[in-house]
Amino acid sequence: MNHWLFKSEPDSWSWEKQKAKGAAGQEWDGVRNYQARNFMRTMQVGERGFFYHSNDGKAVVGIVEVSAACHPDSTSDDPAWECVDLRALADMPRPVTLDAIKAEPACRDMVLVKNSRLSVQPVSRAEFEHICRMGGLEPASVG
DNA sequence: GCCAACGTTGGC
DNA sequence: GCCAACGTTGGC
Repeated sequence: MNHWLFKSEPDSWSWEKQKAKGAAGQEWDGVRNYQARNFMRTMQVGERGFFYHSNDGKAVVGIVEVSAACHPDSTSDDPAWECVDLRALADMPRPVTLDAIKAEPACRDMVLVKNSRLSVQPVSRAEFEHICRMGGLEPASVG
């Protein structure tokens, strides 16, 4: 079971919108980066990840679950672009800000910190659990 | 709004 | 296959 982080600008696709989709989930479309796509290709249904607000927000705001495996991105004519579907699973009781993550030695090596531009990225189990706790979630309840 | 970091494109 | 030019992302 791998863990992930999905970035979105709240102006274009917010956590509120994601939650509004409910159990039906939503295609994580629009990714036009090979590294990010390659990570999505390896994802399995049921894997969990963070929903991160970039730019305006800069915080992990919720937990999502992969609800459909990688498939062609319906918003692209180019078959090279694929994506998974995600559904909202839980709110972060307290959003975990980028500042807080950067200040945390256990999160020093996160891709979020080291390569701020990658929009879909892996998160280690230890990092996942750590950030859950920082946000007021028991990892076992969402991991 | 600026700009550093990074990815992609295209000429050679 | 190299690399300069360009476009985009996202933190600040």
